[in-house]
Amino acid sequence: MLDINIVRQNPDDVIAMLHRRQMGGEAGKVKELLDLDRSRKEMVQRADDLKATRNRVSREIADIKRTGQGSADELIRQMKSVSDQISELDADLAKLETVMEELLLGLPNMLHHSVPEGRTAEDNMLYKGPVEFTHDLDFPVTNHLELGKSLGILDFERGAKISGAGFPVYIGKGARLERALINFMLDMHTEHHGYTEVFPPFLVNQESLRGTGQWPKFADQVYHICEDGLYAIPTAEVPVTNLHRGEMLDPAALPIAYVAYSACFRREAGSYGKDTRGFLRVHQFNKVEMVRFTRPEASYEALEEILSNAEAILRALKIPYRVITLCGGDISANAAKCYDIEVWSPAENKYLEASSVSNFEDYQARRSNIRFKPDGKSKPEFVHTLNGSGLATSRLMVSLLEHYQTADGKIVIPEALRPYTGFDLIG
RNA sequence: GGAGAGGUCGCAUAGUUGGUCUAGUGCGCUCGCCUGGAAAGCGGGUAGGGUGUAACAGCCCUCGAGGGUUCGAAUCCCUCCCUCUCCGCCA
Repeated sequence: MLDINIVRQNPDDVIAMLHRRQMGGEAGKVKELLDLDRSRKEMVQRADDLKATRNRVSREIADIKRTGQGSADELIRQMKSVSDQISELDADLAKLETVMEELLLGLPNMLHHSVPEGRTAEDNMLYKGPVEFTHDLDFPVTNHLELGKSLGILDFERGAKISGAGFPVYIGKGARLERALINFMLDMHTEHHGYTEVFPPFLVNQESLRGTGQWPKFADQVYHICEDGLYAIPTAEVPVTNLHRGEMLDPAALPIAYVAYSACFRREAGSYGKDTRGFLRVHQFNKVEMVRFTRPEASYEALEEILSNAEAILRALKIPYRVITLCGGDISANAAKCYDIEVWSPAENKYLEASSVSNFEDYQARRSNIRFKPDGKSKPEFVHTLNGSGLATSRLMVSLLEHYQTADGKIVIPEALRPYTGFDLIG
């Protein structure tokens, strides 16, 4: 959520941001918000004055009742009318504030000045790489689906039987490989990158979704357990960022860095027919997610660190990748700046997004009310929140299987992973 | 799932026949006095949001959350959330 003060003081900046995001059509919301804001102030003023009167006179009535001197009937009669006016004003005010809140929640985050201009994914800028590693693939490559099937380590058909399309099953060495990847990544981030491990709930309430910005905008992409009012998390970002929702953080504790494994659930409504093969788009996948809470002035340095933490995994596994900076038209509404890490798929002959590393600045912190007091006594400030996948195993698995395949259809396990798999070859 | 108890300003507590509660007290923290220095003692301060102001002040809201009754609610009523105890079921 944007600070209403930014809208008040720099409405033109907000409108410029909407244009950079290819959302110029939303510009009218800014003026609407300003108008509502003015009436709100005026109404608050009137309501507060009436409340002050009521409080003062109520004390007079109390005095009269206590001392038994005189009658309070006339005052009570007057206050009855005042109270009615207050109720009416408060009700109007509540309605108006709901509208303002919805408008404000609907506005995307301000963009960092370094975010490239552009309309679509075509306009994203290469930031790092491509980083290549030598693999001998001087034979016709097989795609991950066929490899998984022929080796008996992935079963999409049975997954479809027991749950539906897009729920892969890992079997035997495939299951072990998946677990090895997760453990390897968690160990790397906790032992070498300074993160504290968190194992979060996979079901959250609506307030948590709202806090990180998945609600209400992406409501249709989240699995909902109606009976209990719970939602399956689309990413560990949701429970982990919400760990500190509504808290005043100890400034000495900043920056806070968490890493969490979670299964991730996404309905992917409306995206059928696009990159749906095998692991390219699934409803449930595994991801290790890094989340940081920082002081505002430290967040862009932290963004680069998270990026390099994620890169370290790919470097250790020797998987080719590149990093791109998302342009204004492609970046998500919550983020002020975002890098995508893409891994190379030899069979698809293209890069696949395996990680998204974002700085939300105070956008999520304001929604979820996560603050700290800079020097212990001044006004509280919102922290900056960031996160980055490190990484999602589904796309990583695609790239790993395809890169490490042999001419006779086996998979060589990357050296760094062998302590975790306990074997060095599948097939 | 059933029965009961409870959620108060960092912590602990007072406050439940509605009105000196604009929430008292203790601890903690902090500032000052005192001291050669410290302890003790004494005195002051000790949340967040809104509005307002040049900045203060002032005013409004918040006693788990949200409604309701009332001129007036920490206090009465309703709904929900959470914690604890007991019972049942259970990985």
